[in-house]
Amino acid sequence: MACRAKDPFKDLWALPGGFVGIEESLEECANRKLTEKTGAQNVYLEQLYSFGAINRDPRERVISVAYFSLVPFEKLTFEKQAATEKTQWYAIHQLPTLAFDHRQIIRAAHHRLVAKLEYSTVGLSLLPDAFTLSHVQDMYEIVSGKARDKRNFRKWLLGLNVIEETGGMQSDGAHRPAKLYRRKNPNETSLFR
Amino acid sequence: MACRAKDPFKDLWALPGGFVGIEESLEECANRKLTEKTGAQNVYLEQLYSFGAINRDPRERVISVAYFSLVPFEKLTFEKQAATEKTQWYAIHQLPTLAFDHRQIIRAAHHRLVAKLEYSTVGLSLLPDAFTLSHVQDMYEIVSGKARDKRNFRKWLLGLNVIEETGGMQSDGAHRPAKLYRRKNPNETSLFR
DNA sequence: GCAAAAGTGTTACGCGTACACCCATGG
DNA sequence: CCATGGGTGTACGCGTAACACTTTTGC
Repeated sequence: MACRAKDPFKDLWALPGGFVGIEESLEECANRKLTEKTGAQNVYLEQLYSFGAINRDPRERVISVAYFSLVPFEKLTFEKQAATEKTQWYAIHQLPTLAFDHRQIIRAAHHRLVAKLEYSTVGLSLLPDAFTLSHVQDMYEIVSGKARDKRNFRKWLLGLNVIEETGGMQSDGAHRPAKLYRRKNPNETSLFR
Repeated sequence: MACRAKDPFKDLWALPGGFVGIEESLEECANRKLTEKTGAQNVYLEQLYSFGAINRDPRERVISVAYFSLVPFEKLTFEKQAATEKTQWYAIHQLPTLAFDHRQIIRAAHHRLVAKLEYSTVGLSLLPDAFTLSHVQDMYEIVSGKARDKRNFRKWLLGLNVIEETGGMQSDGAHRPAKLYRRKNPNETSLFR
């Protein structure tokens, strides 16, 4: 989220965005904007939807082709911009009042992501290079808002044959260390079904 | 398909389309264009994808927000335009060479529709007000290119609870007449799962 | 009577779901 | 030793998939 410095919607938070250059594709533009704002590169990026209601920008007619990205937390370097532009992250269920129709856009993205968790493994793009099975389950539960059975979740996830053990372990705190896993093909979109 | 009278892609077939008016939403524009070309009204319409490659139109930069519609054959009155504009229908697997990136657009629409048949009942929008169970199965098999078991298909379809018998029968040819059905809520998008 | 499509049930298998206890570690 | 999260197997039920014969009609 970036805080708007000017009207309309001054001081409200808005999704990062911008105008498509004449010599870049929609996807290139989305990638460029993403990198400018967050530093993230080579991450999952998907076109979400195009929003074209007549008065969605009170100043003039604007049609927005929305994209969403799945970025591991580690790849974010948003501290850079913190000084110049006010940029901040919000949890999906603690959104402030947003500018334009950006709340609707976020709802659509969230909805899409929840659906995709069920039939694809793109969700793994949200995790770092090495992760524990509990990390994966936590991510699924947080995104979908739905608790899952640990044994069933692991059986399902391992059965997909898309992750493998790194051999490493992660110790954090007063409990048994967890095996670390990695994606077998980090660059595959890996749909299944 | 409309045949292009001018370059670029003169004499090739192209999807109907046009520019969004300043005072209409994307969906209104798609609906307007659809009605102009086919006469269809009040039909299922869904945004497909936005295509924005840099050189997809060799003349100038054009970004297209593609929509697709599901129209029962009976609602088409494309004879009207046949005189003025050359308009024609093609089967999905017998497409001629197309202008621009329109083949890619059709592939995307077909792919989306095949997927939707699995988890929604929008496909029924392609059928007339009254139809037989065999009509439904034929439509599913034609769209998805996949044969289905008659008993399983009927069990599944009737179990969805979205169609009901009209009471009428259809006799056509030297065989047992078939019961006619209709959608219970023709205007519901009726997702399930 | 014969060709052509309509209509109709049962069985088997696989997958998803429910469920509880021991293990390894840090403090 | 205790608190904390990691790790593991089985049984049941439901839904999907496989499968073949009778019925009604027009000619």
